[in-house]
Amino acid sequence: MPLRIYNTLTQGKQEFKPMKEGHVGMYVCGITAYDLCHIGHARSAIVFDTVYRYLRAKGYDVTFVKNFTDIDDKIITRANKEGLTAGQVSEKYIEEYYKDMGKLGLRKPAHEPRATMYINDIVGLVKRLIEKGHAYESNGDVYYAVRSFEGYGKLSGKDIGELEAGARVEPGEAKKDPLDFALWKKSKPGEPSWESPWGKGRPGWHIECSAMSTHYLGDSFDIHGGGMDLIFPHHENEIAQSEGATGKQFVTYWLHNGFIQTNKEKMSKSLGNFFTIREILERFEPQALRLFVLMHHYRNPVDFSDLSLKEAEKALYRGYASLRLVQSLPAEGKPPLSPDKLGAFAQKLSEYETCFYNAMDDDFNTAGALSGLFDLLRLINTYFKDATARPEEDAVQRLGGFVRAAADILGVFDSDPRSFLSSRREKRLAGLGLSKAGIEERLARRSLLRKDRAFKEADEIRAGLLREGISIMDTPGGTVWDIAEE
RNA sequence: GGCGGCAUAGCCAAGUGGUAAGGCAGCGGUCUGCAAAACCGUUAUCUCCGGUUCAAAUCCGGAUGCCGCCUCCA
Repeated sequence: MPLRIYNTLTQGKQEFKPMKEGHVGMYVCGITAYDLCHIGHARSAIVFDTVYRYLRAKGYDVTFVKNFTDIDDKIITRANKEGLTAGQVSEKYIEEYYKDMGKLGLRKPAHEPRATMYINDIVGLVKRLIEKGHAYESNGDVYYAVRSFEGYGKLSGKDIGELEAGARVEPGEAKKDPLDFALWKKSKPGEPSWESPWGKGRPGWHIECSAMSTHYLGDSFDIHGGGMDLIFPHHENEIAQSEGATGKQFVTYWLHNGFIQTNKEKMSKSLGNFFTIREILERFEPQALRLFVLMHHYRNPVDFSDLSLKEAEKALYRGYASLRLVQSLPAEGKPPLSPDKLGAFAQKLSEYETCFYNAMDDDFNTAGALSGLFDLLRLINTYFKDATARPEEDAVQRLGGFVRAAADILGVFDSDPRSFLSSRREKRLAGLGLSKAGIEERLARRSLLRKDRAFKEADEIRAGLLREGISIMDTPGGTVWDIAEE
């Protein structure tokens, strides 16, 4: 089945056809480095990481570029507040970005360019736009003449006439038209600046992405992504800049992820209703956050809450418990599955595998894909809970292959099940202030009581452990315990 | 005001023409000394009104509610 992608530009799903057979050029707008990342940034990062992973899984050679904006008003403001230089601020928050995002299992893009390292490209592009009559210099600033670009508004569905009413002019700006936007800003005293034909200044926000994407991917490339809010004006302006300069179509497919909300409101700095990735990862597994994101379609808004993250975490643990069953094959003391049953298992496996890939091919429908994966996890429990099979068995091999492939695409369920579960258990145990030896001592006592059929006392021990956050299970192979889910 | 999106079970959430995936929770059952876990079963006329169609959650028109963008924002 061919991959179909929803394209903001055409407002519909289209079959994906890269410009160059087998190769994909993909650019995603990264962060402006002036503060810690919140989970909205995490969603965007996870979504496009998954897109990247899936394209690679489809066999494409993907050149993935994701930028950092390291010069901008907000950075300068922050620098003044903290008594640092703009460079120090962006450097600091890029480091923090890596600390937080590094835990989310993001595949490293081929290039992660920073705006200030591409000033030459930017100046060159601005010069070209002036030459082509799309931009003009005005008192040390350079503006893009929006009305000179015929297709302006085609991405965001906006009409120039209607935009005019809302356009603003900052004090001190010398635009010929209120719609025009800055390509190059003359620097004020004390601000970071670079030499240019128009005097000392710094790039406007939109121009950097045009310059850096073209630097690595050429005048035209396949995929450009970012958050919904970047559609206008950021991406609209990028199109005007790049297509104005080259006369060629800039990007074929525009992808935009929906927002994280809390209480049905957009999560944002200005509303103060945001959670940083850091805060969330103190309380939840990184893979639970990933799963939470992937359980929703990337274009829909998602309401964030502790409850929904807890649900994702439970599903994650349950899944790993199933995978641990497979990992333990062949399991001693369990009867082998008959060839018939293995055959039935393999058939179901194929069904779920198809479901998974069909969903992914349909505009990266990870929520649909996960339903196939969860079906499979249940199937594993059904067949392997009380039976075993040799790992070299064909069905088991295929199972392993599919689980690895799916985990590689989604970035969840890709840890070693046994060590994932035990390390999580130890972490939580420490949090509860309990020791393994203490628990096992109490369980040993309980076992003796049970042997004597002193169930009342045995049950008291069990109830006591549960109050402290430990649940236990009596199995034929003995009593096992685990952290009780809330 | 302009543009766009969303409304599916107790909660979360896929599904864009052929009578509703999955997750979490609940209930009944199997298992268990009792539990737990796991499995099986069960829980929805898809916001409302009209239209097109043999057939609509799915297409069209309208209503209501919610949200986003139009200003920095993933």
